[in-house]
Amino acid sequence: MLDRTSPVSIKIVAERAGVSTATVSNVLNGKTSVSPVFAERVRRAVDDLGYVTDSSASRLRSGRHSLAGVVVPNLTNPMFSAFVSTLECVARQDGFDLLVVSCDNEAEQEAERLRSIRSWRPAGLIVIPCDGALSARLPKGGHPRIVVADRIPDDAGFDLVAVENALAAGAMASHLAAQGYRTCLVAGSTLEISNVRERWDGVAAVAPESVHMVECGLDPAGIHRRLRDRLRQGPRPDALFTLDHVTTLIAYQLLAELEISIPDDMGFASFDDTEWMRLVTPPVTAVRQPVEDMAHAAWAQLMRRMAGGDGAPEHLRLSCAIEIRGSTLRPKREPKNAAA
Amino acid sequence: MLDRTSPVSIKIVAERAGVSTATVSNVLNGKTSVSPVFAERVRRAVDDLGYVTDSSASRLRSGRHSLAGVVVPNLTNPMFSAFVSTLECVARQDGFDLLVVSCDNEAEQEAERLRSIRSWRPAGLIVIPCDGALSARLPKGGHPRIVVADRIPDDAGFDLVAVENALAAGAMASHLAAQGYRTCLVAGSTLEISNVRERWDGVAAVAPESVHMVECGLDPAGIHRRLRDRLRQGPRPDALFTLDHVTTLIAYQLLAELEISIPDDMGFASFDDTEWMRLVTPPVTAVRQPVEDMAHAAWAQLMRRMAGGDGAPEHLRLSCAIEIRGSTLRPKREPKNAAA
DNA sequence: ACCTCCCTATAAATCGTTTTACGAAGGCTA
DNA sequence: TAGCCTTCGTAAAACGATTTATAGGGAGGT
Repeated sequence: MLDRTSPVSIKIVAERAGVSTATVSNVLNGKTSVSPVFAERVRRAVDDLGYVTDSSASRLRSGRHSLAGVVVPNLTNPMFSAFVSTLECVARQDGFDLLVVSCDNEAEQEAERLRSIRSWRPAGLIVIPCDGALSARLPKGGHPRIVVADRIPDDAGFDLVAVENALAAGAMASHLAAQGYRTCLVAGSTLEISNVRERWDGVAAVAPESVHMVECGLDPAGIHRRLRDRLRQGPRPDALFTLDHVTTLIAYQLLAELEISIPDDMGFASFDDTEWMRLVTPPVTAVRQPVEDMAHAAWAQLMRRMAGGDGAPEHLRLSCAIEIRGSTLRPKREPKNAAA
Repeated sequence: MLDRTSPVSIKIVAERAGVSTATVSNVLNGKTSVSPVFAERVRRAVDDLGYVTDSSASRLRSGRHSLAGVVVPNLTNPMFSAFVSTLECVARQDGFDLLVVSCDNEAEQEAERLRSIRSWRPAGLIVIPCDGALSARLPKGGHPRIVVADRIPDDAGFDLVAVENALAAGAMASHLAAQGYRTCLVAGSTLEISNVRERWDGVAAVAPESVHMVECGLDPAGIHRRLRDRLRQGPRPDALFTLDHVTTLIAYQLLAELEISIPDDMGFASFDDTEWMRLVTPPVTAVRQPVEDMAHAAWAQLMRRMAGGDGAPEHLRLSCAIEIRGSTLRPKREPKNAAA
C-alpha cells in the first residue's frame, strides 16, 4: 500500500509559511518562543493545508508516545466492549490513542497480536489475557509496560486490576442457600480461565456439599450440548449458577427449551450482568462487575507506570454488587421435584 | 512519556549478528537474497533479543502502511461493537492493525478524533459518521482514503456501504398492517440521523395515513420522558415500531412500566436485532441488519481503494432480514381498545 | 563607538527503518 | 591469466519530525 494521500509534511508547511521546519515545530509544540508575526504565518499555513503532525515520526525523534495498546479476548462480549469503550474514553482524556486487538480467546493468536502491537512501540499495554501463560508470550528481557486486567496470569509480576471473584460468587451461593436452594449446579466455560476458577472456588468454599461444577467449554454448540446432557442425567438441581456471560446466555435459552420454568422449577443466577437480564421475565439475578471502574483503575495504574512509577507490582481487587431479581426468589411452597 | 522500554533496534540486532542493518532488513523482508549462514545468524539474534520491527519507522521510510482507522459513534452499542469486531478480524487477515476511536455521537468529538487518527497516517479509514456533515470535518484538498458505513453522509462523494433502510422498514410496516395493526407509532432518536430518516420514510411510504413519528433524542432520560408523554396523550396506537437500538431498549422497558402487554395491548417491533430480543417473552420482532456483511464489504472496498482503485464512488446497499416473532403476532380477537 | 547580552530563526544531527548504489569476491570462459 | 558476470554484503541517503548548537540582529550599557 503506497501512500499517495498525505503529501503534506512539515517541510511543505515551512515552505508555504516561508520559515524553517524548526520554526513550524516550535509554533506547534510551543517549546521555544516564536515571534507573533511568524507564529501567525505558520498557523495560517497549517490551517490552509490541513496539516497534522505525523505522530510516528514525532515519536521516533522525541521519544514521546501517545499510543497505548489494548488486548482483549474478544469484542462482542458486552463486558469486554464496555471495558474497551471506557478505556478509550479515559485514555483520550490523557491524550492517548488506542490500538485495539482481540485474540478470539486463543493463546496462539494472543501471542501474535502482542507481537504486532509491540511493533507500534506503544507507551503501554492493557491486557485481558486469554489464559494464565501471558508472560511466555512476551520477550524474555524487559516487557513493555503492561497492566493486566480481569483475568489473573500465573506470573504475579504484573500490575493487576480484577474483581473479587471468589467473594462475589460466595455471596451469590449464600443468597441461593438462604432462598432454600439446596442443590446447585455451577456452569462455566473452563476452569483454565482464572475467573471461572476463582468463582467456582468461591462457591465451593461456601457450600461444599450440595454443589457441582460442569465445564462447558468455549464454543456455543459445545456449551449447549454439555449443559443439556448434564441437566438430563441424574437428579435435577434446585438452582443453576452460570459463571460467565456466554454460558449464561446459552443456559437461559436451554432452560426455556427444556421447559424448565424459572424460578419455580429451578433458580437461576449469573455472573456478569447485562441489560437483557433486567428485561426478561422473571429478571435474572446477577453479579454485577464494576467494568468501568476496572478500566479506570487499569488506566490509572498504567499512567502511573508511564510516569516512571517503579515500585513492586500492584494487585487491585474491586468488589462486585449482587443484583437480586426474580430468578432466584424461590416460591414458598416446596418445589415439585425436591430431592428427586 | 519517555520510552525506556524498547531499546532494541535493528542496529542492536545487526551488531549482535555481526552484520549491517541492511542485511538484517533483507533477512526480515526477504527483498534481496542473503546467504543461509548470515540469514541464520540474523534470525538467531532476532529471536534472542525478541526484536520486532518498529512499524512506524518502517512506514516512514517505505511508505507501506499496515494501519487502518475506524471511527464509530460509540462502542457500547452492540451493533457498532460487532461491526468493529468483524472489521478487526478481517483487517488482520490482510495484515492491518486497527486504530479504533469512538466519538460519542458528537460532531465536535468526531472532528477531533478524525484529526488525531489522521496523525497516524493510516492507509485508510472506515467511518460510521455521527451526522451528515462528515466532509466538513476533513481537510479540504484530498481526503485520506475513506469508506463510509451505515449512515449516509450529505456528500455523495464517499464510498458507502449501508443497508436498505427504507425497504426493510417498509416491509416491517407491511407486516404490521397484515397483522391488522392499524395505527402505528414510530419512534426513533432523531431524523437528523440518516438511518432513522430513511427508515421513517420507508414506513411512511407504505402506510401514509395511520402512522406517526416521534423523535426522542439521544439521551436515555429524554427518550424515556418523550416516549412516555407521547404514549399517555391521545389515543393509544395499535403498535410501536422503534427505529434504533437505544430507543428500542427504553421503549421495551417503558411498556412494562406502563403495564401495556405485548402483543395483546400493543404490537412491538424493532429495527436492530440483538440477542435479548429472542430471550424475552414474547420475543421481539425485529429487522436484522447484516452487520458482519457490512463490515466485510466496507473493508473490501477500502482494500480496493488502497490497491489503487480509482473509479467513481461506489454506493452499496445490503438488504435486511425481518425476524418475525411473538411481539407482532396479533391475537385473533379484536383488541380491547380498538379505534379508541 | 564598541562590547555584551538576549531573543529568535535556522542548519544540521538524529530517531529506526528501507533502499539505492557500489564494491568485493568468486566462478566462468577464452 | 585476463576479462566478465553473478552473487551478496555494506555504506549512505532518505522518510518526517524534534532538538541542539549556532548565528544574526537589535537593544542597552559604558
